[in-house]
Amino acid sequence: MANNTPDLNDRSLQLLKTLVERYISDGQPVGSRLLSKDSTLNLSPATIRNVMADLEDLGLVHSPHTSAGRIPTSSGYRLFVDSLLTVKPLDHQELSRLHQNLSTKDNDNQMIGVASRLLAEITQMAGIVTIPKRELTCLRHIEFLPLSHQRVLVIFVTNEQEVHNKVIYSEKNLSASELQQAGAYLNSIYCGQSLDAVRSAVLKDLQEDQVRMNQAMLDAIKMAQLAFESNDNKDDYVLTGETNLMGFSELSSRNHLKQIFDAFTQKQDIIHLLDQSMKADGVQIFIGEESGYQVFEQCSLVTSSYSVNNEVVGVLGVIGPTRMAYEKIIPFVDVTAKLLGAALNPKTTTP
Amino acid sequence: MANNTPDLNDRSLQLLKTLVERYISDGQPVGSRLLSKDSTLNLSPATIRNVMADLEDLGLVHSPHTSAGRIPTSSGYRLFVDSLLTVKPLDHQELSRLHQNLSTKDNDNQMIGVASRLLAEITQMAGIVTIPKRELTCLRHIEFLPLSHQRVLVIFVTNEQEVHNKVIYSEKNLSASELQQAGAYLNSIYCGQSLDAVRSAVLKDLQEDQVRMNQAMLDAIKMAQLAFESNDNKDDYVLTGETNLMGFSELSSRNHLKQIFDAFTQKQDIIHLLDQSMKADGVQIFIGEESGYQVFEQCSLVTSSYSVNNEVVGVLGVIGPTRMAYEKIIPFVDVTAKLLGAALNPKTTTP
DNA sequence: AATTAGCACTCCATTAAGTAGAGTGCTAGT
DNA sequence: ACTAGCACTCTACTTAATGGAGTGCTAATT
Repeated sequence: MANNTPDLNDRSLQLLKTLVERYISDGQPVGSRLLSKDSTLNLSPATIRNVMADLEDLGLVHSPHTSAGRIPTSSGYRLFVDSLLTVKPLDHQELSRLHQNLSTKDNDNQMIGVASRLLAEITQMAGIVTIPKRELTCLRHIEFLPLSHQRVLVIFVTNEQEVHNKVIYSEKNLSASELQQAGAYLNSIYCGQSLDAVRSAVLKDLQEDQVRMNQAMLDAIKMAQLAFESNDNKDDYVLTGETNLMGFSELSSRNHLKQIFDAFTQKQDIIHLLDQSMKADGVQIFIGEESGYQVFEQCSLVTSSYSVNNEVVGVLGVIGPTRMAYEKIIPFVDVTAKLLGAALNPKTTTP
Repeated sequence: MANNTPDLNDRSLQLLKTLVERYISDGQPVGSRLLSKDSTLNLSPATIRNVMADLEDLGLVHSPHTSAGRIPTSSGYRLFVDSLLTVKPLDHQELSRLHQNLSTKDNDNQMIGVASRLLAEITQMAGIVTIPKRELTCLRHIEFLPLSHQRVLVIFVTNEQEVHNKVIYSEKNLSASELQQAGAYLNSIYCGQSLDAVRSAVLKDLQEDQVRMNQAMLDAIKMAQLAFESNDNKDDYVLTGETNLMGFSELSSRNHLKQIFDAFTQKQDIIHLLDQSMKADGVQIFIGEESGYQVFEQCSLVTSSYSVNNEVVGVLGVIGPTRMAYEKIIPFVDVTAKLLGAALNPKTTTP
């Protein structure tokens, strides 16, 4: 639609803005008298009531009952964050805390945890950070160990110090020393490449170069294929501060809270939601029912993808009630994403 | 004290038993009239009131207010589970479900998860299983990889397929091939032994046999010491079904629930509690404040240690409100512990 | 001496009614 | 176009009334 804000003049927008700000800070429906005093425009409550009626017709605010003030609807919040919001610069203390905690180039996995905790603690809501995508990681070492019955334990190390392991079923019954040789061979040819590079190289080698290889090499490469084939996208995230959500009266009904927590343990819905932010660059916001999940009708999700080497590798954000301090949360999530991206060890450089 | 049940004749005990049973099933304070009808002894409500007054003096029951019935105190529950309880045999369906899910000799870690989920689902409370103690595990393979600045990544495999990793700081700057040799050497002498055996062997070797070893061997053993030294008892557990606890009205107050969930993420208190059960054999029960933690004042914890090869390696159990169906939960936890112990792969056998 | 019936009493839970406050919508006046 | 004023609505809170459940005590019964 070309113009979805038909009769919205500056004044109405200004009023909507103060209304939302007021509601966010107080949590109480905002009445016309209060709004009249709060706004810089000198208007009488009566006039404001007229404006409110218009805003209500447009579905931007709504009244819980006849004699209560107005509260923003999801569309109201949406308009607010899209066009009215004046973002607050980050608190100095918080900023330095972020810098301090997200600068030490430590273990990547620890870093993810730290980021999640920071998000949760500073916002006093739930913090979430996805594990960085593995495709962009660099293979450092691979090794096979025999288990019983042709099962083989694959261990491989990526980046600085991330260890992955997986059980595969090999075609042949290979001895420990044969497996060791296979590992050594694979290390010699694939080490230092990114995982997806390895994957495609393996495929290519299998298709084209079989003639040039001896049997042992072939076995090794077949095993490599097995090891890396399943797009083992064990999508996962680190969630902290869930319990902070118990403090919000808007997510009150016991049952509702249970549903939210169940969604956290199910993971799939959350993952799906986060995946959407993966595509976009910068901060993205889901307000209330916008998420598409009934469980999160009363929640908002502020996310940002984070990148390493200009390549989006994951998403991070906070989950809280729709009534949250967007003007602070948005820049905060933004900065955290950037700092985390910078703090994570670059992946595709060969040592 | 020699006799802590002074005026407790059979009749009082019988009444206490029916009272507790009734309260467990109904969740309502039990009055004298109801108790009179419920018990097999044919007594009038008035008589029962007298008995109740006695039980109250002994601190076994208590009345929430003047005109309510009685509910058991923690001591009441304690006496009940210790001497009055008639355990129910396990439901057939549940039993077969347990057998089915805990028989496949799969990955140990998966098994732990399955056990935890079973505990939670069948009891409709929270299920908890500690990760088996590592001391009793058998070293299968060890390997070192160089990182930057004398940091070394240690990877070691225990049992069938459990991979552990850890970063240590070596004294010397060793090359990749030196590290590889060290790994090979350690594998040759320690492989197949249990971890604590390795630990003590390392210590002994360092103290006594230095003369007989060359420098490379010494380096290797020093690294082994670093790798295994910290009694890296990363005590941990798998907790599932926490959200089930949200259903219980007795754990109502929002704040209270938050504290419980926080305790779950803190982990340390829980670990400490579980550790106590580690010492005892068989089922152990903490009722209400007996746990010693204020958070769990309204909760009971039914646990049992589980053993592999007659050696206690972990603890499992359920957490729920004090008002739980002990007569079913106790045998259920017991059986689950035994089945899990049996299902876990025996550790100390060398392949 | 143990048990029981009876009765006064206490406390809770629920309903009903009343009141004050906040805020609206509408209309008429500026 | 804005505002003052007024009737109206709805909530939140208080108070009172009622019924029910259960107790503790006392006196009667076995």
